[in-house]
Amino acid sequence: MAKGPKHRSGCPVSASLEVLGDRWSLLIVRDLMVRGFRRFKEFQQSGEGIATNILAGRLRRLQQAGIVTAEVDDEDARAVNYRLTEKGIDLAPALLELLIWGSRHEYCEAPCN
Amino acid sequence: MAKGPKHRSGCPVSASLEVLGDRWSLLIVRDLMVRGFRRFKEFQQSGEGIATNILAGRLRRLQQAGIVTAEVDDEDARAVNYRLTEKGIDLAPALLELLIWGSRHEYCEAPCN
DNA sequence: ATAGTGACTTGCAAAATGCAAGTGATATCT
DNA sequence: AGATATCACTTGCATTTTGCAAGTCACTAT
Repeated sequence: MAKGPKHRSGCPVSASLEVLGDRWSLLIVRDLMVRGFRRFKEFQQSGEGIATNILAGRLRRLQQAGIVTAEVDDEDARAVNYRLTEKGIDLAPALLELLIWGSRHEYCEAPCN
Repeated sequence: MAKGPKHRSGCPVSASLEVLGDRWSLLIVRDLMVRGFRRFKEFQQSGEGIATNILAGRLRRLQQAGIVTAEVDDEDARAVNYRLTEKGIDLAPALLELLIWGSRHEYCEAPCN
């Protein structure tokens, strides 16, 4: 089998965006990280308005990327617990910087500073 | 006219992703910031493979968001010079953190540390 | 005057997204 | 035990976005 290049370009930023560069992935990571979400339904009802098929797809892609794990719950065999891996937790600084930027420049209820 | 909410959710991360949450926008900012790109054609030929219609759309959206400015060149009336605003420059930390994360976890030519 | 060049726009096929409804495997209630 | 509810999805379909090739238009160079 021919082995294609692993990434579209040699830049780590580009490599990051291949998996995280969309409207939802980083919001899912944020909810796992700061809001403590574990369940499918929590994301679904989080108010951001993600469709269930998209949510399922993103959770799967994040798993494949090694950012998230999914385990069946001990006490309820229907339920799945999603968690961040180390790799996922390592997104904290990037998420924080996006938060800071958004706070300063985008999300201004009151007049911007 | 009815005034809708300014943002889809009250979270600054979400607000940031409304304009930056796609495959290309942050790469354009990166190229303006670290590679010093100024011209349409430079982005087009940068090797990432962005289509010209998408590039035009992203540059327009980044302008509308106040992240980028576009000015006709002094010496060549055909040419447009794109530049980052302060707001755009303020994305440096977020970009850097994505770079760090990508370097550590995604872009590993050699075995990962 | 003619031939480029830079920055787009247009047309169209393919892929991704959004929405509503449905499915299947548990779990809970009566 | 049987009916009902819950959780985590999947499916079908319309809409939107993306990607690719080609074309346009203003301006510049020869």
